[in-house]
Amino acid sequence: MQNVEIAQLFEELADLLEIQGANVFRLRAYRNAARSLESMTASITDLVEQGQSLTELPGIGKDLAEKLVTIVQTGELPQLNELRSEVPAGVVQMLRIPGLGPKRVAQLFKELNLTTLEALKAAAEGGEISKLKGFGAKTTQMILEGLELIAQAGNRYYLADMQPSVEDIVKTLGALPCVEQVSAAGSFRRRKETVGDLDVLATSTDHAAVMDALAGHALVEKVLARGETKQRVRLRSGIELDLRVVPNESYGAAMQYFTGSKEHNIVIRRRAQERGLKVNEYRVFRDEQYVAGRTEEDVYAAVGLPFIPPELRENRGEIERAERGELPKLLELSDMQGDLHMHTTATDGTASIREMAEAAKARGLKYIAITDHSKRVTMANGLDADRLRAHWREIDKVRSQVSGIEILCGIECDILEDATMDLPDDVLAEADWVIAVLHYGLKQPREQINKRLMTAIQNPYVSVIGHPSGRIIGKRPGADISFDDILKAAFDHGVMMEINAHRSRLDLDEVHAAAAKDRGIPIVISTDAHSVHGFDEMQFGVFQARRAGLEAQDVANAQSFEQFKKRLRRGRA
DNA sequence: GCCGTTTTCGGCCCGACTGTTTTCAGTCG
Repeated sequence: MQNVEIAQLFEELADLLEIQGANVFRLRAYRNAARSLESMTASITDLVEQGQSLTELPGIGKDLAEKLVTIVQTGELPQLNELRSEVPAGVVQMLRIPGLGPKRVAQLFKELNLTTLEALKAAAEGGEISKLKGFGAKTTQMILEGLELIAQAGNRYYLADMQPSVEDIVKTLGALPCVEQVSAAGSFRRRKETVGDLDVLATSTDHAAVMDALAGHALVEKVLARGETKQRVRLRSGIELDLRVVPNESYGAAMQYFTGSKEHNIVIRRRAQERGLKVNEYRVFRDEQYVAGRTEEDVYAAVGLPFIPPELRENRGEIERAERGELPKLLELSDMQGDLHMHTTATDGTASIREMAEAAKARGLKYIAITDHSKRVTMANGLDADRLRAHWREIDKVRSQVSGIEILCGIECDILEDATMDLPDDVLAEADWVIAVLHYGLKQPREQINKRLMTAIQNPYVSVIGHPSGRIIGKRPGADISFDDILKAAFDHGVMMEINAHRSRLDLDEVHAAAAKDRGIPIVISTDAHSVHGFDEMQFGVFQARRAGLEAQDVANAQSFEQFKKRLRRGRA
């Protein structure tokens, strides 16, 4: 079983216990443990099978260690099964409705015996819910709108899809004369792969004017709540946005507070307590005396830390590293010099080799690799050996036509379900750059997935593993991979690992990219562009790399072409 | 349920907003 699957069991357990009214700190323990499992690369299944002690892991004590062993050995957890029989799945789903929490969900379940979303809708429409103590007409309306929201969309959006809206709103508010500073905060500022809602922070002395401006913005569909300092709206895209307006001397404290993550902030505030300080969204203070708050740097300094980049604020060791003065100097978009994964009209791209080369050059890239699909990808008109060799001859021609950019003859070669490569070695040997990828059979058992990846890594002509897990965020889980084994082999054989920058892939994720860096494996960040506009995705790959704590020196295509060539396996390029 | 050189028991971050409450519980971030 994969770590994320086990983490989901703990999350479900926490949800069920929460509806039953369990101690909130017990719930937090389960959720912390789930986070802990998601942020480690070693497989829990492997650790259990090797008989290793699990209580060393953060957030895992004696009880949870035993539960993990049970899950690995039997594939299930008796406590969870029992809870599932007590609380129907439909009741847990009700938690996804904004405004409905565990207490009210439990009340709906116990007093009206509602066990499905359909029954909830019927009860709301029939007026039964508004008769419950603590419920009323507004709450009923909120439930109906929430059900609608769940029906039409998932609850999370790609960061990249939300970027234009956020930038537009920040720009509009920033243009108001009464606004001093304005910025996006929250998970958007931390550059998470997906965002559940958006946060914007502004400083002004005229709160009402700022809120009015947001309410009147063309992207805003509805104002959901409005108070003295906070306004919540829903955008036409369906996502909700929180606006906070604070005084200018609170800007840093508020930015720190609303950027999160929650887990990071809990530790920061605990550090404050230890120093006799308190931190809230307005300031750092001691006995009601203002200590800091104008800038984030001041807030961190007050708790004895340097500024921590938002991308790292997940309480995954960044606070300890900051304390030791070991924070990385994170990669910047401007560091990127090459792009090593892209398609042309030869397969499923929309631009020619020359158009891609010109577009890349116009963006300041110094080298690219043209990497169309291999034949297994019939849907994309994948290339067999003959067509590929002809394609490379075309690339040669473009090399002589376009100056100022190096163009590598590459291939995105499928690793077939039977653990062989889609093209023979003598063809791969002629390439400058070979990306090996899994496209099909992602649901195969772990042993077979490992065998396939090992085949590719041990092939002397493979340069890099592309989008290693094969996941599509929010739509398809990745293959079940023993990353510890794969990364070790990749290092031993000098094979690089890709962060695919496409907004729906971002694969490697930040946890495994960090693990690859720790092992000394060069990372490649590539756009997988299928058009000249596809190069715009590079920024999202860089965000992912920053969240992994990567520096320019960790990224092969953040080097000059000469430096990059030195990192290739001997005899290539 | 986890955690600990000040603690193995008693802590576990902090505040805004809404609705339905006659003073606050629930939810959210």
